[in-house]
Amino acid sequence: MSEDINKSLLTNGVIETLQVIGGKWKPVILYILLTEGTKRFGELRRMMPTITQGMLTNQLRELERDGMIVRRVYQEIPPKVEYFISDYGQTLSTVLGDMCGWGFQHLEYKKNKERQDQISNE
Amino acid sequence: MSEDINKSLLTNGVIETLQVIGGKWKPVILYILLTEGTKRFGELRRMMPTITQGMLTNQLRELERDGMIVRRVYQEIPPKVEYFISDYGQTLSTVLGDMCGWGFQHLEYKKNKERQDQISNE
DNA sequence: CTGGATCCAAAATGATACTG
DNA sequence: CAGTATCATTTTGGATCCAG
Repeated sequence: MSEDINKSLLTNGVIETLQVIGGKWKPVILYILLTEGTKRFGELRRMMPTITQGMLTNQLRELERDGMIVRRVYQEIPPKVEYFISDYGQTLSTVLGDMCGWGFQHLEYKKNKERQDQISNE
Repeated sequence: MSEDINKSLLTNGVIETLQVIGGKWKPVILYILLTEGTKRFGELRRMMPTITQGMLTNQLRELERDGMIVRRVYQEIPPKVEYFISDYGQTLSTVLGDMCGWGFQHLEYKKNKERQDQISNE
């Protein structure tokens, strides 16, 4: 056992998940599409004021390539493109929900620790 | 609603989690310590053949700073240092378990898709 | 044995200008 | 409107050498 931990299925599972939802913007995009449904490119951009167009395009393409979201193009002038979570992408909701929960608890934990550190410095 | 999605608690939760368990090696380290218990520095290094000493030290320090693992130093010559999951770090096991599960399913999904793609090319 | 310090390479992200 | 293309910057990871 444990002679080559990198080949462990469990470990690979976490890393695989990280490759799909990791990155600075993917969780945000997934969260928006999961909670608010279909969005157009411009809507997403306005909801993430600090992302650049290039990055948004990039992250959306990767999520689409991995099968998490669907890109629907309307052949119109001016162009119109919509994005929404695929059926398969819905399976992420549990994982993302758990990560949300843990992260939120952790933020509380950190706040409390800071407070205690301040008190012990007085 | 949704005027500044970055401030959303849910979104922040995922990102916070990613900051603690993200990175190329942290999931592996956490997995080892969660499943096999206490390990010495050298043991961890041998179990991750491709990690460098510097990176291992680095990742362990960050996990310690975030309160996920405990570093126990024995004042001996030669030095001996042990690492193990903290009580607080145990709370990660659910999240990591879910990520493992999803990632593993996803690997299967990808394998099946590849097979189908090959068939349709014949 | 553990791991600090330094330098270097690669990858992720960001800014800006341009296009059908 | 929804991108593409290019270049700059930042972050992350890796290699190597040194030390208690």
